[in-house]
Amino acid sequence: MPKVGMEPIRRQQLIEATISSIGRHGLADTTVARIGAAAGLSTGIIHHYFGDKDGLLEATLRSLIERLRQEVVARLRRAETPRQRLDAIIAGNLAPEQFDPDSVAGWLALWVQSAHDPALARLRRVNTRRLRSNLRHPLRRMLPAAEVEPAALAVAALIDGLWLHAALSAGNFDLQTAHETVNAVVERLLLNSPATKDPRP
Amino acid sequence: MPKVGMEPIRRQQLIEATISSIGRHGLADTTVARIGAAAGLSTGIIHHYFGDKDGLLEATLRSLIERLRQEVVARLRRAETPRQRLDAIIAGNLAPEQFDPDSVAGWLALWVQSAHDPALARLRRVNTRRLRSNLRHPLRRMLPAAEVEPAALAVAALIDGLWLHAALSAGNFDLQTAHETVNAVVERLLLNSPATKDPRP
Amino acid sequence: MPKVGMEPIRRQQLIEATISSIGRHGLADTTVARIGAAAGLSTGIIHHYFGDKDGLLEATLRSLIERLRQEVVARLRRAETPRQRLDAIIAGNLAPEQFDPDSVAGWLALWVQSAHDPALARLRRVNTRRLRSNLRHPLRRMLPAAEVEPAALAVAALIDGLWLHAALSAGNFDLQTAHETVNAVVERLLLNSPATKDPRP
Amino acid sequence: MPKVGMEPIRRQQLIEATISSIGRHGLADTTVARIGAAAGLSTGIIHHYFGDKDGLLEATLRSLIERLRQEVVARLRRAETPRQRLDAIIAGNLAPEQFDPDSVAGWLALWVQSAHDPALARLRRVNTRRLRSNLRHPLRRMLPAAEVEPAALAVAALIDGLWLHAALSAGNFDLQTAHETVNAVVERLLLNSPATKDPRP
DNA sequence: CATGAATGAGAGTTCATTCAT
DNA sequence: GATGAATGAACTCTCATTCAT
Repeated sequence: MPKVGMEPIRRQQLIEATISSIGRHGLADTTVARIGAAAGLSTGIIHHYFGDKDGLLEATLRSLIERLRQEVVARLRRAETPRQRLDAIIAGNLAPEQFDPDSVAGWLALWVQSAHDPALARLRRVNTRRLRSNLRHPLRRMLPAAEVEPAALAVAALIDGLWLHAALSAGNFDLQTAHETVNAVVERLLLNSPATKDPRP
Repeated sequence: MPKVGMEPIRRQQLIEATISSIGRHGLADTTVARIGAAAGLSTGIIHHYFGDKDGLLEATLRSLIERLRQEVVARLRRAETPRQRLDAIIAGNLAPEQFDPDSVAGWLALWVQSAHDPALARLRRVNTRRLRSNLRHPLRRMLPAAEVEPAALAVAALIDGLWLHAALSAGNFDLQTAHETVNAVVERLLLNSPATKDPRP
Repeated sequence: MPKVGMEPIRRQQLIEATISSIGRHGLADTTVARIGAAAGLSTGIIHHYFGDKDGLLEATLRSLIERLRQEVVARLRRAETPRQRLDAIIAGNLAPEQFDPDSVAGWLALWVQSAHDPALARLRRVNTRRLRSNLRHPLRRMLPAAEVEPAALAVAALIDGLWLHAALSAGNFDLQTAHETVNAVVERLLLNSPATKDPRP
Repeated sequence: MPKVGMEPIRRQQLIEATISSIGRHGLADTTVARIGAAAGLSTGIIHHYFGDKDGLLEATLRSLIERLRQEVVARLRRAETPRQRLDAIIAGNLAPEQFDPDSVAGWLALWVQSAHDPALARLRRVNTRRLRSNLRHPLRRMLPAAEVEPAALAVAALIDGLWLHAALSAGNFDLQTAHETVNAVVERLLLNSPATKDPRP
């Protein structure tokens, strides 16, 4: 019965089961037994593939981050002007896939947990830096140097904030409004600046 | 050691200890033993006053919500125009006391936990409704009817978002920038509207 | 507010509350808090009057035994012949007061507990000996010497057995049948013996 | 140490350890730690196999009842006449194996506990009904209809009563006398009835 | 005389982890 | 590769007991 090359399949199964369990029961009630059951596997296999529970949680957050990165990268590839690149980053972060309830619950729970877990904190820091860096790049070509950093912070905070809201409003969250709210801030930031060259009418 | 009339004092001590423990170790590692030790009391007394651990967590969230309410109410009392009332709500929610690291950690952890705990969910719902209702009141006098609800949502989301950001940036969070970010959105919303009567020059 | 001479009243209140609690919740769930509440008194007072919980349980068993003794003594006073004395003992042990549900539960729980508690065991032993001795006395005048001891044992066992049955049949227990069952054995024992002189027709 | 197919073995071990602990320390002082130690197993395994302590106690009573049933069934198989069937039931209930001190202590403790525990009460009720029904069957062929029910009750009560006595006399209990006491009642019941057809001379 | 605040040992239970199979 | 039996540490909660008032 043992098969070769099961590793990537099993790892993915277990990560999905973890996200699902966090979404359904919360991180506090996400036990290895529960994850195993959700994946249709035994508890022992988790330690075989991830060493311990923390390893699985870390891999889960890494997976969530990677999915987000893919969303942004795909959009950035199709962007040409700075304004389009800025939009690509915002749209990637607010992509519908990022707001699937289980994923949001997973993100949030692990995000909060990262405040007290070095391994998760490292992942979060890398992700935060990448978002900030991604935002600064187009903003540098649209705003005076002194305004770049605060603008990047504002947009990043807004995106994080909308996640929090989505996570806690249990589904009845309007992505359209979210998008417009971010755009309102962006427009305001760019309009105030003489360097702004909005590629959109 | 037993004394009379200790109940309010002990309850407060234990709530403070809970907030402190969540701030220091996270909710997952906040045990009744840890809370008791932080309060300089035994574990048994927690059950004496709060029934069980969940009762204490609920009382803790209730206490955090009450503090926030006080901040807002105090500022609302000094506000006269709708614009000032709107500012009072925003300023109350972004008051420095609300951004003390332990309190933010407590808020966030219990907020997230509320997704899977009915008692906490009830408290969160009441608080969310109050914030939204508080915001709608002055906005109704400054915006066309159709724009009131989206505006209230946007400002509420922004406030929640800035908390999340503060919670995870471990202290180096610029409250000034937060305030300005919210104001940028508010100004934008009001400027766009013909009904706006900003009492400030 | 302190009054003198409260001791016998308080002791009696607490013993009644103990019997009531054992009847309602069982010995395992009879806590000092529960007893105190049932008596309308605080937990501390129990230790004031009985030293500790075991002291109260011991006093409770002593009280139950004393009530039984009174029932028997009262009937023995009115008995004249050996056969009447034998009947008095049986009737006293099977008196309706002895089959009040709470009392039966108390008896049984403490009886069982006595197997592992020296203080209760002592009380039980004294009571068992008294019953056996009471029975032997009239039997000695009605049976040959060699048959006295086995007869006393049989009747004693039967009485104990009927208690057990009453304790577990939750009220729908026929005292009349119990009485007749014991009499059937007694009659048999006496009929078989040439020494029998039944004073009743 | 983990092995496959251990479930029935472990369950039996833990049930034996429970009976032994009740016999040695009483139900009140029978903790899962004590049971685990007596079985040479950890406390965790109890919850693995029985869910919780109550589950183990229920399984223990079920096991005691089953053993009794086996004793009776084995004897009934060898019985031919109604009188022999009646004897088989009595003898099965008074079999020496049923009077091993630990078993008697277990029976009694769980019997008493059943007054306040629905799961145990259910088991006790089933057992009581079976004994009563078993007794009625042969009695119907030996007594007039109206006497069957009282006779069944009397014999059942007597059997229960002798258990109680055995449980509390700490080993020095005369099984022979017990048997004769029951027989005395049975003989009396049958002799008094004109319908009696005792197949024995 | 009486209270009930406070303690802390010990109970049942959960759970990540290990490991023989 | 995969299982699940088994462990034991850590958790929440209960409770008899003490003691200042």
